[in-house]
Amino acid sequence: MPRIIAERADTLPAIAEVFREYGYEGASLALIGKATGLGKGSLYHFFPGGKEEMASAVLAEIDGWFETHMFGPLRDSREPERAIETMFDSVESYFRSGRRVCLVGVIALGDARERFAQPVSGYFKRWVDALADALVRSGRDRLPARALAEEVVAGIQGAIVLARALDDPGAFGRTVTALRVKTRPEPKVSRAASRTRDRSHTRRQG
Amino acid sequence: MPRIIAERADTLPAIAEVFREYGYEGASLALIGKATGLGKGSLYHFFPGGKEEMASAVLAEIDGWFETHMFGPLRDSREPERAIETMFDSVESYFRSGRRVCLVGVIALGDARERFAQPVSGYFKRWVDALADALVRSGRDRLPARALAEEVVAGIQGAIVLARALDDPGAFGRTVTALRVKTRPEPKVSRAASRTRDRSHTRRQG
DNA sequence: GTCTATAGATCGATAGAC
DNA sequence: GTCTATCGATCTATAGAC
Repeated sequence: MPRIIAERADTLPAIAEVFREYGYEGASLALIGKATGLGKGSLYHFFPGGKEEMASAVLAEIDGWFETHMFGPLRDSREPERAIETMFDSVESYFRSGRRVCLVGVIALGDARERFAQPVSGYFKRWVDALADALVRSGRDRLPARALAEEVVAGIQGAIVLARALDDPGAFGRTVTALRVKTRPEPKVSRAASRTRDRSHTRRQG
Repeated sequence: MPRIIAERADTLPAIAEVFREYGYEGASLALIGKATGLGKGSLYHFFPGGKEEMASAVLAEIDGWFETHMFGPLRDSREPERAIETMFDSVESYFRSGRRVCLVGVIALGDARERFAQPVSGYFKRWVDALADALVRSGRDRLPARALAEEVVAGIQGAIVLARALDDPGAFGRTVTALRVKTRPEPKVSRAASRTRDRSHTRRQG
């Protein structure tokens, strides 16, 4: 299986897949070499820091992808509700119905967590913040927006675990759909609804 | 640090912690030996099948603990709502606010997943089934009960990921509390509420 | 730049003394 | 039962030829 590797960045997708499949510890240079089609010499030429630098580069690329395709739109979009829907679309396609794991989550669970604490926490913090931001701009109060954002991000991570554990991609889709529905503007009325400002899309019930 | 190891079962808690902390691949026999206070000779005396048998034994013990303390009560309790509350209490103390990871979830995400596919899927399947059962007996319709059960189990797994990633145990507590509230009988008035009471619980086999 | 060869450490697992 | 010694394999990383 020949591969065209012209520069360092071209190796990252293949390396990322190895880390996803085997975890940080389990991803050996032999596996990475096979996936990229490069020998150790070439790998150390691109990544003098060895495996740790490879993982850092992969995490940075993943972070950049999410920043561009999800976090940014969530923060900046004039249509926050649409950005949220797009986020769920991206989540479903990116994680391939739970068949593809979240490398950041995998590292968070493993013993390499402390080594990559900053990129890992930054990724999840910005995800939660950006989603909470969009929820606030779509009319929710600050506190429940943050709570819901945490719940959604956690739920997505858990959906991956569950889908892989059950070997049932449907479990991913069902859970994510439930989360998606929950972020939509609710017609439901709560005790705090009486003091809400002007939420034109909320209507009373009962 | 001396340890009293009289029989095989006494080693399991220490071994489980090593697997939790380092994952299946990362848990070396040297680490397991240090944690148990036993040499490799003793470990192979207790576990002739080596590391794989150690992991199987640990998974079986974890499964047994959850079966006894959570799944069983969820299925059998005369007070399903109370069993659900107890489940959340057990979850919060067992996972220590997300500081302790779920070994079954960790294995589900890693490359050892296929090797332990049966115990891993069985654990999560029985958790979802038992919780759905309790939700049905507490008055919910079958389909939404299953959906909610999946969402709760996934949410707990995700809460562990998020809490560890953010290094914020509070994130675990907040998310789990939100899930707990969601499983309580809702005072909310829905269209189906009037006809749920007389619903037949009998179902066909298979 | 990319390769092979290899160092030095550690891996899982085994053998045998006691 | 528990230990030490040790095997062969594999690990990350480096060195040097080309």
